[in-house]
Amino acid sequence: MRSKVARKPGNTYHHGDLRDALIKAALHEAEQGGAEAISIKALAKQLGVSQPAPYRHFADREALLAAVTAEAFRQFSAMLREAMAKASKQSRLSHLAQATLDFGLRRNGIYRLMFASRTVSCAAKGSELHEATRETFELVIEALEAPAVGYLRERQALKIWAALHGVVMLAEQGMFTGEAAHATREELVEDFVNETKAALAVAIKDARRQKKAGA
Amino acid sequence: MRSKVARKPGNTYHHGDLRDALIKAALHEAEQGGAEAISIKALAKQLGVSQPAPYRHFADREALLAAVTAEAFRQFSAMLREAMAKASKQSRLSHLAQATLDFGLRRNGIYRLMFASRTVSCAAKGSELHEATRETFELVIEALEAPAVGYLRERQALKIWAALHGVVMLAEQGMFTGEAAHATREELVEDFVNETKAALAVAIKDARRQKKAGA
DNA sequence: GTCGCGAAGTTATATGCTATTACATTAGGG
DNA sequence: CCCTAATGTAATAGCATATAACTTCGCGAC
Repeated sequence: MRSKVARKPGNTYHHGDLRDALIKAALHEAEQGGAEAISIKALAKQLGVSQPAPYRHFADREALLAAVTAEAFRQFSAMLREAMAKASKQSRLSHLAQATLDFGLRRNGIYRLMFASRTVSCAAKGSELHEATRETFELVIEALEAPAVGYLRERQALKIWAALHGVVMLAEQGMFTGEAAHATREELVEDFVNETKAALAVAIKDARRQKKAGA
Repeated sequence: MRSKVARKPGNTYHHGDLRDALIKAALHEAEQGGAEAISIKALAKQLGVSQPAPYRHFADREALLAAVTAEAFRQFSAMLREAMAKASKQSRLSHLAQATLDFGLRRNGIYRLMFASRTVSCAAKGSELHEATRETFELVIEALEAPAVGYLRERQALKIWAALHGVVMLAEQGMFTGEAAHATREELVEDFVNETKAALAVAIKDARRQKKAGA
């Protein structure tokens, strides 16, 4: 019963890449079931190593979860960048928004790991995870495609970001299914996107006017 | 070591109200730590009964979590109603919004149990929990204080509800702390409230105009 | 009143996961 | 070439969920 993932050939004792394999496998487990679905023991068995082997690479389960969450953020950011880069009639913000919704629903277990677990909310200020959330937020600001206008640009980023997370949450609760669904998730997201654009346009216009008056 | 909560006096064998006591104690445990903080064994010890005693009232841990979540929804709804009923210059929607934010942050473990756990998202369509989420949403619609205008009222309710959840989530991630905080949580919430009111006012005006034109 | 049945609680135990300790194997630099 | 650090294993402790078999108590039928 050898491991399915690549092992150093001709060596049954040392795995060769256990740390990485653990993160990848854990991500896969978490995809549907979230953090609860991640079991050190099960992962070890799946990768064909003994139960304590993972502890050579992670101090405890929390440490593994943190690493998995960090990897999840990397994948998420990559996906957002890719979506934003996709040439289309739609705006970058619209692409980012729909991509966020897609990720939040299709990989909801991982999404919860990233945005609704204690792992993240307990992350220290300078920690890897806290930085990851900041970096992702930078992407949102970038997607606005707006010049800095006082604190208003960041504020609009916060608002659209919050709204998107909320839509994912409600969707996961089944608020968009059944006869009582008064809008699709995508419609709501596009609404928020358009409101953000409108608010930004106003803010930019105001800033220009003030500049003119000042000059 | 007797239980802290009321037990039938003069009876050390039968607790008398174990089911309820378990839910209350579990809620207390979940307040900070979320679902993970709920341990059947620990609860039993805390209430002065044997470990298997809780299984007389709940088939398994999941069943306890479901009951706890349902009770959480009752408390949440009660809190929202209370907040909305509070006489003030502010609108009912504003009160509901700030109360939601407050609940989401102060009792975040419970909040996650309600809005970000598998317990709820896996709840069947007609289940107690699914109904609870619907009922809470009815409160949001009520808070809008707007007449039915096609599907737009429900849509606005969905939007403000999503936005509020998103703000709680971002707040929990620490997005409103530090030097990079470009708005307070309360400001953002009030923004969303005002946008909702504005959108509703427009919708109502449009509906009146259409009615006039049709008559 | 008391008999007995069912609800609720107890002890004992099986199973699964986390985590540690002590030991084994391998790779690779000095 | 050897020895050391990295990595893996076996054995085991500790805790949590869950089940089985036995015990206690309240309460309604008679």
